[in-house]
Amino acid sequence: MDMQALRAEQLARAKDVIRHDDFDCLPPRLIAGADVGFEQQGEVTRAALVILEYPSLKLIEHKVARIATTMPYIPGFLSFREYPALLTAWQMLEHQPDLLFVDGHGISHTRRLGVASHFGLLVDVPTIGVAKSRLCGKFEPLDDQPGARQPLMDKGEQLGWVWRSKNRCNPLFVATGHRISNDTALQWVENCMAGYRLPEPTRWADAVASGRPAFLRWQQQG
DNA sequence: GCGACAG
DNA sequence: ATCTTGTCGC
Repeated sequence: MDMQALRAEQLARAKDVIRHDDFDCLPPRLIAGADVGFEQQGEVTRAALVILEYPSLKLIEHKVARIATTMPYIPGFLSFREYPALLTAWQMLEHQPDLLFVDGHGISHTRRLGVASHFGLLVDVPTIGVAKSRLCGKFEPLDDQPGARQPLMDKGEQLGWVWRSKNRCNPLFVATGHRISNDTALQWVENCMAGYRLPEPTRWADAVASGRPAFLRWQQQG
């Protein structure tokens, strides 16, 4: 693969990312969560999309797509590996979400185009990037109490927020994906918490993508 | 040159 | 990401 071409594509697409609030429906009635996993030693890419109702945060739809993996994991180029499967799952959805949570960075990316921004642009829906570890940028140490936050800075600009969602847990990296500001993104992540480290849309997408106990229980009942 | 490096 | 059980601490 031509890394220089992919790098150029990232720089070009990053210019189209909208970093301010641009909602069609506020407050959002349906919120989606997206996550990607792998099977068969990485040969198969598995994308999960879930739809939650707001403010109940109840799961009302879930879809899983499996396609052949086309690219290896290379830091900084994650979106090219994951978006094909995500798009496939997206086309299976019966509901259209007003807001989307993607597991991974948004503009908090070396070239400002993490998977949340790339996928958000493709589906053109307000999108938030929620990552579990740092890719780039610097931040001051966080206080211990939940709710503590620090701006994630890189080259003089704020790329997002480092936010402690839960006591004794590592912080989350929340940032603009597309059509939402960093501040509003963090606000909606806060609105979607239910006592766990991850916000509900991300947590459910992860549970569905990985066949976790919580999802299996839900599937038996419903 | 060296270290860092989402999922 | 994935391979995988118990275990320590609140």
